[in-house]
Amino acid sequence: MATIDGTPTEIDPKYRLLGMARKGNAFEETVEQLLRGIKIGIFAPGERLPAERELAEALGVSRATLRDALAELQKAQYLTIQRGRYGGAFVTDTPPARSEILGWQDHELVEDVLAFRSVVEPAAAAMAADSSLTAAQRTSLLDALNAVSNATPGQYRPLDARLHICIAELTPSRRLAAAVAEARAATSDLLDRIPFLERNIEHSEEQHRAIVDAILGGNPASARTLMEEHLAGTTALLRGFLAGERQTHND
Amino acid sequence: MATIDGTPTEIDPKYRLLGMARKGNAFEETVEQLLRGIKIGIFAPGERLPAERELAEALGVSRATLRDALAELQKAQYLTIQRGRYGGAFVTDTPPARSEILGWQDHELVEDVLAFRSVVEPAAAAMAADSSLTAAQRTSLLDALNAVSNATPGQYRPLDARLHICIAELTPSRRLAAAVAEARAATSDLLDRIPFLERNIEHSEEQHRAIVDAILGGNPASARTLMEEHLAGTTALLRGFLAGERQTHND
DNA sequence: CATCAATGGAACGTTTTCAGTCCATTGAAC
DNA sequence: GTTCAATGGACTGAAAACGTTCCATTGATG
Repeated sequence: MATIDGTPTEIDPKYRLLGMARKGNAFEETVEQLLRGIKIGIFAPGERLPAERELAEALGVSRATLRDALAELQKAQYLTIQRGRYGGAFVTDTPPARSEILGWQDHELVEDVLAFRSVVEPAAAAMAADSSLTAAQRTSLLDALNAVSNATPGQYRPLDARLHICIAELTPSRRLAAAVAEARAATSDLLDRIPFLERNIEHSEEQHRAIVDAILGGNPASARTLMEEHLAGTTALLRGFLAGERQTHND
Repeated sequence: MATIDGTPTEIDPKYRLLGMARKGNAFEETVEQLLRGIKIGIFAPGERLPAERELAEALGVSRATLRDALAELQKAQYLTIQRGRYGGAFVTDTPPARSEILGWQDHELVEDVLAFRSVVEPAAAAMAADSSLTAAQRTSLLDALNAVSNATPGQYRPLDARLHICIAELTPSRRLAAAVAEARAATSDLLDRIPFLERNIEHSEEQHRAIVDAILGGNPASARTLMEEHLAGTTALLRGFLAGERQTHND
């Protein structure tokens, strides 16, 4: 961007890690956050979002701006909004899928996400297994497991993400949980861009159950290993698609 | 916050992972980012910041807002600003230290940061050692090592952070690098809040050199182990101070 | 059927932020 | 010592975002 007449105003890669203080206007950022919340399963399919006044405060944004964002998501059919008491914004049961196709030039991005996942997710599983859990934590974990078990194909991805994030939240580190959420969101974005059908849901189901057992049983080592194996499936899927694309491409 | 008359407007912890779309106004966020950049060593002691026009664009903020932030940091003696060509904003050689003391009630925060560090930093070191590095990457790594070796005590922390982040940037995952930067910033914040003098700099120096050797030598396993041992020092320091505090406290 | 509390909907004046423009200062290069 | 290009400094009008207030709608409750 901002390339004027052959005079590239490129940002020094040295300052990339500084991160933007503002990634866009308040409206765009709010849409982004909400969308992320939906994809990650923080707002599960069919669930009601918090009231506008609360949500606006939670997002650090004015209600007017939030309302614009909500309207946008309604227009895009991610939400349906109902008025009156007991009304609110509800997550669509089967949200629209993006059709943007993953190209070979995204190789870097894919490797980024896969590497990041492979670091934070197994570590989170192991750390969760190493923690002493409260009864509430155990039930929330099992609830998340059941939810993803009973999910329809259209609802699977966010509920899957929710389970993984739930595991990370059993950890004494909020930052680690946030990192897993980030990894999940990024993975979901990649998966959205692959034309393949979701397969192996039954297999994932077994793996999920094994991971949860290891965590509840307090077995960090096997929780880590099981999580690594669980991730391997998606890793192969993404790498495989990318490799296939690369062959097709002529430069 | 926002507790009115016994009616707590607490945010449901369930929505914490959503993260705020806006953490404050543009001015505040800009000050925060710049401060972070200084503490992390992205802007090393004595170094010149990018020109206002560039920096503003990099931060996604208007030049006016950026200038307000810079003026604030100058007032707080983090920066000195000079006009004219070859002028600019320079990082103070010995920035002011915060005096806020770390108390026993921050136990959660400390465990959060320590756990997060212990996950991302050794993983980054191992992954860096596993990568095939370009000549430029090798020299930048050695440069960072030399810089921290020659640092005065006042400049040590940011240059230390810079080395660790440099290691993480050898990794194929930008997200992992960002995570290490986050961990480093959080650690630095904690360290700012304990009254102990920095000790063991010589010992750290040896460890740094060993880690860099392992990375350049392509030995992931020992890079990971060495990094874990390196982190252990600070971990003990922070935990130890916290334990000492707890005994002193009467509730 | 009437009430009512919780919610979304809409309008308004204020503050913040932005983009653009021009000025002021400095030190290197010649 | 003159020139000049890169930089910080300052101003202005427009746009965005905010905080607040009041209105409209709904369905559970009695």
